[in-house]
Amino acid sequence: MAITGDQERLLYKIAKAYYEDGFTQGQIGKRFGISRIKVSRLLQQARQEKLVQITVISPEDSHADLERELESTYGLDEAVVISPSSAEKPVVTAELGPAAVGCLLRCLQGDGVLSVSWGSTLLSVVDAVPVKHWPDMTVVQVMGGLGRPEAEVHGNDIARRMAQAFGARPRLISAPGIVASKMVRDSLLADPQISDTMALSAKSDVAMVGIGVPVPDSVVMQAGAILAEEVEQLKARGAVGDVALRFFDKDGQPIKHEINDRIIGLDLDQIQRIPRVIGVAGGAEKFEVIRAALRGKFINVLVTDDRIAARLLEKP
Amino acid sequence: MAITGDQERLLYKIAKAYYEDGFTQGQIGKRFGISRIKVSRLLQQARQEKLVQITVISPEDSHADLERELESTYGLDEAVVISPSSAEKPVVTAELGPAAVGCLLRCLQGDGVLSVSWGSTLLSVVDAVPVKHWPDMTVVQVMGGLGRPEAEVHGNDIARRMAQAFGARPRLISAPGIVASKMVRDSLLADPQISDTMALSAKSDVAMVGIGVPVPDSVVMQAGAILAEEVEQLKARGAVGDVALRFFDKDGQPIKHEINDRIIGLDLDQIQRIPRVIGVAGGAEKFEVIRAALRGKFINVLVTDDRIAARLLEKP
DNA sequence: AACGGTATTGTTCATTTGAACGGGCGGTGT
DNA sequence: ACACCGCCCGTTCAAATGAACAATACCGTT
Repeated sequence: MAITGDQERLLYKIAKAYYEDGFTQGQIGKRFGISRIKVSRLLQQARQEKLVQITVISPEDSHADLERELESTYGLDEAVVISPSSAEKPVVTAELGPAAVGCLLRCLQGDGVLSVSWGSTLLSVVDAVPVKHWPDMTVVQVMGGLGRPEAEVHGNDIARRMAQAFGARPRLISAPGIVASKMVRDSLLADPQISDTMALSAKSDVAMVGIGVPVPDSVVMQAGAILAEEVEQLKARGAVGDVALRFFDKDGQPIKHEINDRIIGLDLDQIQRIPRVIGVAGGAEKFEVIRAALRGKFINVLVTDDRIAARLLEKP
Repeated sequence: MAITGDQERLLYKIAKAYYEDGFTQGQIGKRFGISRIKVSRLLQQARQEKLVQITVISPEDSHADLERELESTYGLDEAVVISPSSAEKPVVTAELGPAAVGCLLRCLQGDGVLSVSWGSTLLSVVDAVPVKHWPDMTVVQVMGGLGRPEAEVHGNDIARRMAQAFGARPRLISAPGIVASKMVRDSLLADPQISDTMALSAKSDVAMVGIGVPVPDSVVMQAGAILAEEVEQLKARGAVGDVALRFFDKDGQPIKHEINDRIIGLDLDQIQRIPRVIGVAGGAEKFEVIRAALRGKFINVLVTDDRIAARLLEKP
């Protein structure tokens, strides 16, 4: 049905009164002698007919639209895209940190439980955290420490330093992330200290995780936590990378491997149940893992660089 | 405080999600990990900072903006401006009719009480009323009939025809609008038939009135209802015209004159108390009266032509 | 380091708004 | 002419929104 000139004028005046003059629909109805609900419907119509146009100005130098596309394509709660000042891996990693912290600060307001995993990217996140004093907050490890027993630093270290920066309580897992056998793991899990911490982690409000690729020079390998042989087995089964040491293939399907039974840390199901999982990763070599992690829906927030973002949107 | 680039990006994404994707503030808050109220405030900010622009497209060939200016300048509920196809008085009058009917139809929905006054302009309104069948509606005269006793047609006639067109109940005042003396009026008012009708008129939902100028050739004068002498007296006291035979000066101040005591019809106070008084008038010679009627706030809806509208806005 | 002022945050509550439902009107076809 | 169908309207109710208030944290100053 075409709108008559008379109708249109009414629509215009009502829309102006509502959107520009700030009258309520009820007031407008009284003024023009029509019911409130009719004003509501006329406004609907005016929007539908594009007589009312609502424009949101996009900020210049930002990837807001790219982010929105990522969000809708992969069903993310939020995507954050940065433009690294260089494509060098350390630079990219270092610049992801502050962006990730921005996300973190927005949803952590002085309390709650934050789980952190491990990785070189997370190191840069820790470095970017501003000093706070949030004694009601808890930072908990999402998995055991990594590295050889005698140098079991990083896993604990990141959580510890994160807690320190926030002025929060640290809850550390005093056990390695990977142990020699299922039996060892089971006996460690019998320790309430450890199992309670893991239970806490499973119920945390926010998790911040890195996304790893099994390359020979990665810190995980260097640390000797995983043997080259095991990596080959995982790759043979389609693994493209991991979140918190849980490997998955390019479609985000978890890989079955006996190593899973030797890990002290949340599994992918548990991670998915955390309300907000922030994944931080960038750099060309991580493209496939990141895409896989998105497909598997292991994270709801992605912090990455613009090249990855562009590639993630290349083909449906 | 300047908005940082980070803030701005968040504002953008929230505004997009709200205005374009139609998410509620609560949903957005959950997605981005902030409280609902904060989303509300950020949206406020975004509107304030003009990151969100709401544009209402003005219809082409219409006087919508002129009307809006009239509405705000004179505190009207509504102004309707038409472009007569010619400046000839009969043409202007004839074309005001349909516009006035448009207003009328919008707020009368099958029931209620409509008061009508009298005048050549109202005649054209009556002619424009589409046939309806609204038996719950009442059309009542706002004042007695006009014209010499033996040709007491118009006043009654307009109300009667209006009622007929609407398929409504007519409530006519079987008395002249102006009588010879206060005494006569008082005795007529003692008749419940008459006083009840006037009481009904005073409580009507909508009134439609013309706005008159005391020119020698006006129908009022021709009808002999008012003597030329009386018109001169009224003019001498500053009268610029009337609504329902109640005269006022150029500032909308009622004129005191003994004729007021001989009128059978609502006074200006009573008219002002009617929730919606639609004044219909156009043509150059009526400019001053119309402005006066607006100043006196005797009407809340004005239907007029574009020339008058423009002149009404000339100077503050 | 203590203080006060300012800004920002969340809570509560009233208002505003839109969705679902049911009734009535007008138009249409037989 | 009558019945049927679809559209439009208002009512009711739940959801969404914004305002007022109080508490808290953060800032600069003394």
